[in-house]
Amino acid sequence: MSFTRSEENYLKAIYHLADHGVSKVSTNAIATRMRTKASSVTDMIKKLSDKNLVIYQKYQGVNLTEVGQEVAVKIIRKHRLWEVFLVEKLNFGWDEVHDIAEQLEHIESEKLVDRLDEFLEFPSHDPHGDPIPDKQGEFKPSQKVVLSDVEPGSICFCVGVIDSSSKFLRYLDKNGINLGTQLKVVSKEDFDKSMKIKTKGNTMVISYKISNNLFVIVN
Amino acid sequence: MSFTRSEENYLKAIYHLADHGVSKVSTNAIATRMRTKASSVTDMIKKLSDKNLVIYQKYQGVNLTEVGQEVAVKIIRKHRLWEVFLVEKLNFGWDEVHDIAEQLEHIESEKLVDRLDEFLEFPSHDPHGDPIPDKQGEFKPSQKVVLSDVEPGSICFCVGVIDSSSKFLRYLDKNGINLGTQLKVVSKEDFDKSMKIKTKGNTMVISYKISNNLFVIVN
DNA sequence: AATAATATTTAGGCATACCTAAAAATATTT
DNA sequence: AAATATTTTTAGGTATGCCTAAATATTATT
Ligand SMILES: [Mn+2]
Ligand SMILES: [Mn+2]
Ligand SMILES: [Mn+2]
Ligand SMILES: [Mn+2]
Repeated sequence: MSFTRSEENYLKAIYHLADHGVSKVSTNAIATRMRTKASSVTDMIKKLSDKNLVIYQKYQGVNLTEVGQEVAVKIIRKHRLWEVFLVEKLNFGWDEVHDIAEQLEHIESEKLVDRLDEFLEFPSHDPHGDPIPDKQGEFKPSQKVVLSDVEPGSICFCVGVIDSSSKFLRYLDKNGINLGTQLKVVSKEDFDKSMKIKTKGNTMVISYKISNNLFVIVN
Repeated sequence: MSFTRSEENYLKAIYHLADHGVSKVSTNAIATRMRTKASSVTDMIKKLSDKNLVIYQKYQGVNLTEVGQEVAVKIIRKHRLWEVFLVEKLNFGWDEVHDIAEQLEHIESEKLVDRLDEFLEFPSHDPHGDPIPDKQGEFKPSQKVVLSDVEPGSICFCVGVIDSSSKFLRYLDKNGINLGTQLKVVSKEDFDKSMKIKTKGNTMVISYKISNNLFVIVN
């Protein structure tokens, strides 16, 4: 079984939206995530349903089948392994690798994936702290934590945001916090959970609303 | 400027068929090489012509323009760099890498290509002895030579054939010569240019017709 | 130079993967 | 429970990249 690039991208999107297959994924949610129109999603969903990759009832959204899930996990494995390769071997910044991995994840060759995995010494997580499924599709837990959970004294670096509104992103930018920025948690205020952090050459206090919207990996 | 996978494959095929842009490439030649139909080639040729990548006169075949040539060379550069990566870093046999490189050559990212080049320490030739154009598109001479030109005493290994008829391939197979086979040239007979060669555990005499149809790289 | 053979193009279709606009179903207000 | 708003599907259309069959141009043969 082999799938088109588009089919693979849909399966991956549905996988990410499904959050462990609990709830059904709506047409609109997929359309938004993939930056296409709902009608295009309906078209593709029908095709995926015919191929038994999703379970679909008109107007009720979709869920991945077992097979659909396996396909999605394989793509994610490839995506994250290539990200590790780009960062570890080719010295890319880990904020530059996503778009390239988005292409590389569709290269078809099981042997290539396995050899790459070996070459990279079987990494458990990608540069963004996300777990890399092994050949059997098993995941380790994520390495990402929310900054508000980090203990004072710890050094960590920023790998992602929860709220990705441009307001929040502008706030971060203004304060010199970017993906990749290293931070030291100096102290936490019990009363309002505000946090004193130290970046390269700058110390500042951030509110809980901020620290609770930032993903970091603790060093 | 960015091109579809199909456009890129056509440009590469025309480049290889054009042999330094001397003669015009016929529709049928392209169709055969790409395993499609002549009518499909005509369709694509028109599109490439509209984009000024080829010069086309109805019924007269095509040639690449300067721009078309540049695009083709970039694809070839990527193809061959990835082949080196697969063989040198991932321990693929150099007879297994072509199909994977055929996919990888279409990954779009100039930075990726340059970093890969650097990571591989700027290789001048791919595993098949074919030269890898540098960033400026300049080629070194090929490393491939015809076996019949190899001096007695030299050790070389087989990287390709000129005549690829199944008759010839069956002959080679029967005599234990495959892509990758290492050979030592024991002696050459002046009279009929026949050659005594030694493979791993086998010594045999081959005619000039054979040795003149085998590409090798001398060690 | 006419005829036959071959090569190439055109015409008309098909599948994929998108799109817009309209219709239908579902969800939310009142 | 209606009315309204939102979501989803359907209908019909476009571009790409293929295909077969038929028409046309070029080349080789007589
Ligand atoms: Mn993708
Ligand atoms: Mn990642
Ligand atoms: Mn290709
Ligand atoms: Mn090669």
